[in-house]
Amino acid sequence: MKLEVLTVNENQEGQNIIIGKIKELINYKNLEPGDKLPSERMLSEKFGVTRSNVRDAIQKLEFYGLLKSIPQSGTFVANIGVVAMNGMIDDILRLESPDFKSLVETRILLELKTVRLASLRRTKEDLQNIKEALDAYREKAISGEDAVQEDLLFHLSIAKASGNATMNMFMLTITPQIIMDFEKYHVCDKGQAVKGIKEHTEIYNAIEAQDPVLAKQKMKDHFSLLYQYCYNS
Amino acid sequence: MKLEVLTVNENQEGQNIIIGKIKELINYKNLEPGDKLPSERMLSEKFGVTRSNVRDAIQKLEFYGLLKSIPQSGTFVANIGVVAMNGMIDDILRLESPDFKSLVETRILLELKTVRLASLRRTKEDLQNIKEALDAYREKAISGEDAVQEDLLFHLSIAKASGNATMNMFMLTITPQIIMDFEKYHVCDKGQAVKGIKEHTEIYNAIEAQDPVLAKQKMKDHFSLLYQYCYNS
DNA sequence: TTTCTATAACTGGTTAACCAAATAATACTG
DNA sequence: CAGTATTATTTGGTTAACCAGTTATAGAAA
Repeated sequence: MKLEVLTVNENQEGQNIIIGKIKELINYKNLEPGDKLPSERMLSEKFGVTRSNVRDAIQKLEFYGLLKSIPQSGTFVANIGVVAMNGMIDDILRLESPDFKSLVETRILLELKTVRLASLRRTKEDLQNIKEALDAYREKAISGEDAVQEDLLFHLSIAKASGNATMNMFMLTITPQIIMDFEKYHVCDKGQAVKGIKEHTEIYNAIEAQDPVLAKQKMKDHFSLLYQYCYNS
Repeated sequence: MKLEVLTVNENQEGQNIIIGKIKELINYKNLEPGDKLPSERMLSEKFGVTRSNVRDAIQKLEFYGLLKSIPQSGTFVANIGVVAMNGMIDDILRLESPDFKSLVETRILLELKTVRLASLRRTKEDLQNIKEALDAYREKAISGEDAVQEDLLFHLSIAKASGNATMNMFMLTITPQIIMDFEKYHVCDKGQAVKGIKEHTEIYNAIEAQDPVLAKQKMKDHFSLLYQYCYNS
C-alpha cells in the first residue's frame, strides 16, 4: 500500500519536472500567447523522457487552461501572457493536495452561496429534483441506515439548482472526498437522523418559498455542528 | 475553427457515452465500493471502442474520485457507495461548461473568503509574496501598460496565503479563463490604473494589519465595478 | 515577381504489440 | 493433506509504428 503512494508521488514528481522544463522552454524561446510549442516528439527527445510523459504533462497544463492542443497541428500557449504563465506554473508546481479541513471549509462556503442562488433561480424542475433527493434521504435516515450518500446528493441537487456551472462542478469535485472522510472519521454519527431530516426539510421549504435569506440561515444552522467539529480539532 | 469545436464535442460526447456504459455496468454487476472493474481490454471489447477511449473515460472518473486505478492490479470503484456513484455520474454527464458570468460569480465568492483567511493566517513569507505581486502590478499599471496578468497574480498570491489548498486550486483553475475573458471583453479598460493601484494597496495593508473585516470590505469595494458589469448585462 | 498547385514533411492522435508487477493456478515437498 | 515454491496468466502502463489532417516547400504557370 505504501508502495502505491510512493509510485504516485514519483509519477507526479516526474510530471512536475517536465512541466518545469516546459516553462523554462517557453521563457528561453520567448514564446508569446498563441505561439506554437515544439512537437511532442522533439520535447520528449530534448527532455530525455518518453512521449507519453510529455503528453501527460501537456494534458495537465491544458486542464489548467495554459496550453491548448489542436490535432494534426500543434500545441499552443494560451492567450494569458508570459507573466501569468510563469506565475501560474509556479503555483501549480507548489500546489499541495487538499486536506480535510480545507475541503470542509470550502464546502461550507460553496453551500451557503449555492443555497442562496438556488432559492432565487430554481426552476420547477430543479425543485422536483431537490424534493426527490430529500425524500430519498428521509427514507434512508428513518430506517436507521447510514445516509451519508443521500445527504450529499441532496446538497448536490441544490448546487445544480444554483444555475452556476462553476460552483456545481467544484461541489462535484469535492463531494467524493467528503463522503469518504465522513465515513472514515465517523463525522455523521447515528441518532442525528431526525435532526438531519428536520434541517434538510427546512432548507427545502426555504428554497421552495424562494426566500434566499432564510435558506442561507437554515443551511448555516445545518452546518453549525460540522463547523465546530472542523475548527475545534 | 468550427470544425475544431465539433471535434472536441464529438470526443467529449463519445467519452460520456463510455462513462454512461461504465455506470450501467457497475449497476448491472452490482459492484460495491472496493470491487474491481473488468479489465480495460474487456471493457473496450464489450463496449466496441478502443482501449485508449476506455482509459480516458476511466481517467476522467478517477479525476472526480469515483474510480481508482492501481498498476498491474486493476481499476476499483471508490468507497462512496453505489447510490452516490450513480448520482454523481449522472451529474457529471449533464455538466455544462462554465460561462463567464458563472466564473466571475464564483471568483468573487472565493476572493471575499480567501482575503479574509489570508488576513488571519498569512505568514511573513506570504506577506512578502503578496507585496512583490503588488509592486509588479503597480509598476506595470503606472507605465500605462495592460496589467491584467499582474492583477490576477496579485489575487492568486492572496489565495495562496489563505492557507486553504482547495480554494487555492479552484482559483488557479478559473484564473486563465478570467484573464482571457477580461481581455476579450475589455473589462479592465485603461484609466482605472490609479484606482486599481489604490484598491490593491488598501487590500494589502488590511492583510498586513491582519484585519479580516477591513480586508473583506476593501476586496468588496474592489469588485463593485466588476459586480455591476456582470449583473447588468 | 506573383500566384497557384502539387508534393513532401510534420503534427497530435490512435493502435497494437510489449513490459514488469501483481495475482492466480499449478506442482512439488514435507 | 497442508504449506510452499514455481509457473502461467492477467493487469495497467509504456512504447514505437502508424494514421489522417495540417502546414510548409518547391516548382510551374502567369
